[in-house]
Amino acid sequence: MARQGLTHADIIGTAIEMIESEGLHSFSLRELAGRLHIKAASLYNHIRSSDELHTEIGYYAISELKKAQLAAIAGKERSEAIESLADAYYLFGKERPEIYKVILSLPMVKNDAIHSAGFDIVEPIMTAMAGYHLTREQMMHLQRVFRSIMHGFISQEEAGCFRQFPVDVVDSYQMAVRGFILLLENSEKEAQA
Amino acid sequence: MARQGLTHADIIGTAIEMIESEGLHSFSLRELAGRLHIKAASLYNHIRSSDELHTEIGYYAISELKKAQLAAIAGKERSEAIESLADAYYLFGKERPEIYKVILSLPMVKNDAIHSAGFDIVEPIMTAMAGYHLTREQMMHLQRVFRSIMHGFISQEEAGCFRQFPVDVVDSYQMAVRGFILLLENSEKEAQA
DNA sequence: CTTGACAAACTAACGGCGTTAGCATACAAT
DNA sequence: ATTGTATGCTAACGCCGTTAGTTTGTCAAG
Repeated sequence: MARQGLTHADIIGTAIEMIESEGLHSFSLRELAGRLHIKAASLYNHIRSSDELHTEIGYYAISELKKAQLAAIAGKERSEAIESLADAYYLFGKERPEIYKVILSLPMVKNDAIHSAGFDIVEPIMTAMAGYHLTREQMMHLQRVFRSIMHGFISQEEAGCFRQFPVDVVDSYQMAVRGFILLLENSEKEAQA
Repeated sequence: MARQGLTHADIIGTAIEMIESEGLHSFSLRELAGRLHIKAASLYNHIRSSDELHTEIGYYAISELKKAQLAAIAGKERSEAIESLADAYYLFGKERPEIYKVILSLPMVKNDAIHSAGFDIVEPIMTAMAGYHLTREQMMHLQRVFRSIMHGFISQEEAGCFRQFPVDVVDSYQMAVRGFILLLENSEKEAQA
């Protein structure tokens, strides 16, 4: 009724706040509507569907992650760049776990505008590896390996899968990053041969 | 009405079939009930809740994965054991993606009987690494690194995150495994020093 | 063979979800 | 002042998991 100036941006902004504070799995359109002092059906004047809203939040998350990563690697090279990149990734997953989960739930099947989002994810990694003497093909593979390590580590720690042993999780993380750097150096040698 | 001899095992068996063929996200108690020629409410004579059913299916999935892994590493050592272990893991995730997802959705928070499930996941990895001369602490870390790589790779490939470049995903996978083996060898050297 | 108990099915309902259709109203442009 | 559109509303549909209360089939004890 009261006709507030509800922007599309307001809505996804509020949704992001709610997901970050209350958790992704407890988020619903009805609660979002309530927070905006609106009925759920009225949301459909601003969004097309729940899926589309999720996708948009996913894009936001990816751009945030990319921003943090690019800032982290600025002016750095080789192992220092990789370590900073990994740290930024790790920190993002740890500090904003619910938003990070939204990225994962993005249905990559829809090849619409998601190609550019894919590029956003890849770009900082490629930049960080630029200091190594690698072939283009090696970089394409190594980029996947890096993402596997990072995503695997973050999501398993978040899920509580790393509680089995009394050893520091951060130490494990550093070992994982060291492993990737070893692989980088090894690949470099192969490229030169 | 017709009073069939519905076992608890029948029910989770049917649920597993449905999840494997129709997908995890489209699975519902009502559909499961329909497949069993039962009303949804009647399911509660056999299960306590949807969550409990999911958890049980998760246990099944973990035991299946463990079985495949132990068979894969039998009689093998060092890098050969690691490669076979990884292959078994990779194959499982690729051939039974929906069941694999159930493992991920297991709420590890509940420290009930899930500790033993955690052990089931870790055991084959520890066995496969036994041929390397590592300290117990190193193995605890390296086990996490291995799981990160494998899980990260499988879940991202499944999600369609690896379509960006025209390079073979299997080649990327092999590079990831090679990276882990490099880390193993490197850790071994450090342990001896 | 009857009876009684228990397991396993049923119906009905609740509150939640996303979503659609149709209606009312406030605001902006003519 | 009138009109059109954007944005709100209510009501409803069909899903979902879940609970309460009821009927009924089966099987063992009397």
